[in-house]
Amino acid sequence: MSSSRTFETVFPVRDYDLAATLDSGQVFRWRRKDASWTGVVGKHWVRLTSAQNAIRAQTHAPREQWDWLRAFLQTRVDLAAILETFPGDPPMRAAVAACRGLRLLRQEPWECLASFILSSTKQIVQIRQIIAQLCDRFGEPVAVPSGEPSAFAFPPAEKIAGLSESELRACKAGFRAPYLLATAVEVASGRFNLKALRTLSHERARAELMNLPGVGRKIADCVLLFACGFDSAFPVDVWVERALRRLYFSRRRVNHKKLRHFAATHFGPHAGYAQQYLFHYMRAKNGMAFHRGAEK
DNA sequence: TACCAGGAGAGCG
DNA sequence: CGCTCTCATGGT
Repeated sequence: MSSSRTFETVFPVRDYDLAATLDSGQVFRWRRKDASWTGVVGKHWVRLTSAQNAIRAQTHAPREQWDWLRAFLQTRVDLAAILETFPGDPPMRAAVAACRGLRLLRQEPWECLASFILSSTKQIVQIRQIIAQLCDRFGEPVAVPSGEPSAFAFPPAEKIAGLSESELRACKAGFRAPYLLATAVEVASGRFNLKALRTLSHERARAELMNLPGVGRKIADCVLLFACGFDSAFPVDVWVERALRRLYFSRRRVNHKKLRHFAATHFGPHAGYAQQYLFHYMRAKNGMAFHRGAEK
């Protein structure tokens, strides 16, 4: 049962754009309510509010320690130091200037993997809808303060492994349903060890992930970057490919492979952060272009 | 209405 | 390899 009581803490932060970070296509379950964002981390309902050089966090159950949330938000990451490592070329500078404070979160690996299997050839709005249905139908309910809409944990691999393909298709997963199901079986059975990925090299971990059904290079790099802490991972999707071609290779023919090589060598040790800035920059610019009716 | 979306896998030469 | 096609579904 729920009461209106909440428990809160404050994380001191600098250069942290909470809204941009939670709405940048790396997580899909956060919703804005007034000036706050509500979501579920693990088994806990969370409300986050941006303040002056701080993030205020509220949960429903009393918490003695907040390491789990600090880890998710990555509040102790020195963003300024990371931005220093970016190349100083004009496109990169423009991308950073467009959204200083954009961060990378540290997600739970299974939720990240499952989410991005469901992401392929979908718009972010639709990815949110599919994942919301999946959690509403098959996730365990989590305690929420009274007056708040009910919330559900992300269904674990063991749960999804026991579902039928049609149950997943009912969530509008489409042709991704059999991929998610088969991958859930691999993870739930223990044949695939998600937790061990971070002990491997980037290349080895990526190769392992790409053995899973429905997981190619792009989704593998998303999991490595968003969940496993490989800052060098550089997911190349249609937006990032478009960004690289327009910003760095305008009017030059480059194939996909050459583009990936450029991505792997040009952006430094925190290339994944650079990628997220380019992705956000491109999406924002395209949005404005759409309203002007220009751009292709 | 037509096109496209944070792709992957299979088939082909 | 590298290219093309298909897959399911809804937003714009």
